[in-house]
Amino acid sequence: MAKKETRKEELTEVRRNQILDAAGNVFAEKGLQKTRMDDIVHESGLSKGALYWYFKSKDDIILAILRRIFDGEFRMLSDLVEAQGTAEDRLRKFIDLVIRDLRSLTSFNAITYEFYALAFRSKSIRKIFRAYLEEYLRIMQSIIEQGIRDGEFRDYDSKDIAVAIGALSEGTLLLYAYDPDAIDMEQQLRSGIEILLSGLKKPN
Amino acid sequence: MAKKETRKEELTEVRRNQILDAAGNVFAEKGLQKTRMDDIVHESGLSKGALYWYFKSKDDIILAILRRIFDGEFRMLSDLVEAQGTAEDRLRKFIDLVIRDLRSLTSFNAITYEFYALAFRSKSIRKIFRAYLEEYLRIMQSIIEQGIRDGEFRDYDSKDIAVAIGALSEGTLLLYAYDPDAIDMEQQLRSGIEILLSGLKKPN
DNA sequence: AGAACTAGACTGACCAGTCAGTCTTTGCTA
DNA sequence: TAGCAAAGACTGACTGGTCAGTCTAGTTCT
Repeated sequence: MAKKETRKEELTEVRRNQILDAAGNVFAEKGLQKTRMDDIVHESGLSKGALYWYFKSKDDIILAILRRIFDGEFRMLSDLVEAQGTAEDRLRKFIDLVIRDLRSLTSFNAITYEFYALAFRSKSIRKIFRAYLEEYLRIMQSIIEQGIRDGEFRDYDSKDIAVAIGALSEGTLLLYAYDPDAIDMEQQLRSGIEILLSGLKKPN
Repeated sequence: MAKKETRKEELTEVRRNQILDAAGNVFAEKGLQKTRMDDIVHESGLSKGALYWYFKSKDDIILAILRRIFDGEFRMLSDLVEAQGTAEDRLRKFIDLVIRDLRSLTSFNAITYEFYALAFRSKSIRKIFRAYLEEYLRIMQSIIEQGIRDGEFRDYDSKDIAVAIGALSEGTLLLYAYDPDAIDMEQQLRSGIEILLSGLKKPN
């Protein structure tokens, strides 16, 4: 009995992933807007009926994809929590994590801003973004505060710094997105954090 | 003869502006995607035929609106060129200009990311964005170089700094856009530039 | 048997853009 | 300068294509 349930749940899981993988590919290639349900049907190797058996709408699929992406982002944040060392080390570590993360998401670069645009129209998407921002700020502020407490950093407002670092990362990604030839994203992220750090650190 | 031509051209100008104003309002309210041509027709007080007399498509209208917005942005950059003072003063002035500019564009906040998303699908939109980025970098780098030359700033790479400042501004706007309650944009822009400046300036 | 699932043809709302025709202004001719 | 034709400006009902989502008739598994 339990076994049957498990097998059923497993299949459900497999099918949902199969659909989300397919949708991810097609979205990354054509954009959210231009992707037709039939494209996802085709790419997934299933039928339209099956798609609507597992997801109730296109928006539902988009939301599930976004949740998947943000699962990765939250995992990145928890890696940051676990990172050891001085506050300075941990901020550099954050940039390393961002770079690693962006590399794994390159295919989604082109639809990032479609997601942002959707956030303005969809409460549930906005909720995900805000939860992430909140968690990010919480963790980053605690790192900054560690640095201030240990006498490493000047006594700036920790939220200001946390927002600045987040803005720097997001902004670099944005500039890179619209002109990848003009912007070397990795190098730029690293030099950006160095400049911030040299303003942040206490002169000694 | 010349007069006749002038009157005709004036009418064209008036009508195109009438349509763009209407489109701007409706776009700001409903988003680019959700706005119907009939909405613009209604808001403008003209007919559908008239719209298509002056613009060849919805995309054409969107492009014209974007050009209008970027005209303002380029004007902001030329104000920056004319700003006097030390490099430090001029960087603060840049932030003031950004703030002023954003205030005048608040109604477009919600569609900014629709424009970004479009830039991935439209070559002409991408071209506008890139031209702006290029001009921004040119001007910002010249300010940074002034600061380095005058012994005000440390000898960082001027492009790195210019990109970092641009990223900081864009990124702050992005974070603000998705959670205006969590982010005080103006204060954040100002404190962001102060941190960068303190890393940028030569000690003592 | 019947629940879970699949197939894909079909429906209907939607909407950018068109078009055939009307009104208005201008330029020209007798 | 009245009268007229052509060009230019404008109208809105209509079209044609698109596409998310539905439905019915199955099939497979237990």
